[in-house]
Amino acid sequence: MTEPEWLRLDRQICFSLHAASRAFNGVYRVLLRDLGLTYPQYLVMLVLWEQGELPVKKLGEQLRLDSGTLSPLVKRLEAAGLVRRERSAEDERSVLVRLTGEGAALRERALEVPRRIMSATGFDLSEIGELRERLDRLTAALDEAARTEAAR
Amino acid sequence: MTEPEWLRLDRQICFSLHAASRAFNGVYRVLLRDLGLTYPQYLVMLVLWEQGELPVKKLGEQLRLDSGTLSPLVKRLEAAGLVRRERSAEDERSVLVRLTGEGAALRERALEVPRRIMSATGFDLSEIGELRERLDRLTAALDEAARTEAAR
DNA sequence: CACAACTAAGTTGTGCACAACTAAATGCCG
DNA sequence: CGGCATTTAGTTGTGCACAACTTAGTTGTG
Repeated sequence: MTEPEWLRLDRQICFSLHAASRAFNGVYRVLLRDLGLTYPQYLVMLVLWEQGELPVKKLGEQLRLDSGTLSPLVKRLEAAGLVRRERSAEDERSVLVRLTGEGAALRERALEVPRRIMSATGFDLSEIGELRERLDRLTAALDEAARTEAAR
Repeated sequence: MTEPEWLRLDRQICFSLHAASRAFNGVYRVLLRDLGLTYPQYLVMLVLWEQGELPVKKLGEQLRLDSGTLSPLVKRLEAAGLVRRERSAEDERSVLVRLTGEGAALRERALEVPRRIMSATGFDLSEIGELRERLDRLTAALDEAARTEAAR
């Protein structure tokens, strides 16, 4: 393979992933508009609906987001009345994020979102699972590469 | 499948794609630091290296980005001395983006990027191709869904 | 020809991602 | 016990994505 072909291939790969990510984001944006949530805010709410009260740190671990992203995002959720933030009593460095009644109630309205997304993809369950598996493998490999690369 | 399971599944799918996209971005960020480019700037340069002078409109079509994103991005590339922008003579609404000598020369240094990315993924050519095919199919379906959804 | 509809680029404002940094609380070790 | 490293949030600054809007140029139609 010649070098220009590598560049062309790279363009195709980067672009595909970049475009898929933004297309996904776009569909969620439309569906979530009614709920008053952005896509990253929805991700945070999904974690909270599933696991209840969590410190910002744990949220960040699960979503691979740092405090620079989460702090303002959670503040916006608080301003929207969906969560409350309070310093942990045991460890005062930690801030616990917990759902308000309103935040918990929003879950009911969110229940239809996944099914509509699934139908938007046109994929069936097994295809979704396969794609997910591949993406996770990719992410793990890339994270590893970024670590070793950064260390050089 | 019960409704909470749908939410949990949704969390997994969203998260996988979101994380993969950011992981990819992260690896490129590291590799592109030496070239002084961000990932979206690299995408623009790839298109220009391949196709030469283009109006902003065409760039946007190929990268699915609008002028709100491209205008400042291209200005930053111009400030970095990699491209020049000039009004088209035939159609004065249009702005042509063309590589400078420096911008064209940067291509040489970019040639090693794709191979390093490929090795970072740990995927071989056929796996990459398969993933790309699946992502493109997903993107097309999602774009279509967003369009019909938005029209409601 | 005149003027309305359309098109290309740019601007503004909001939110996310991330690097680099700060502040405060905690933990550990000599 | 005292002081220093570590941990947790938060802040600041840069850049991208996108919606909504503006401006200027072009096109089509009566």
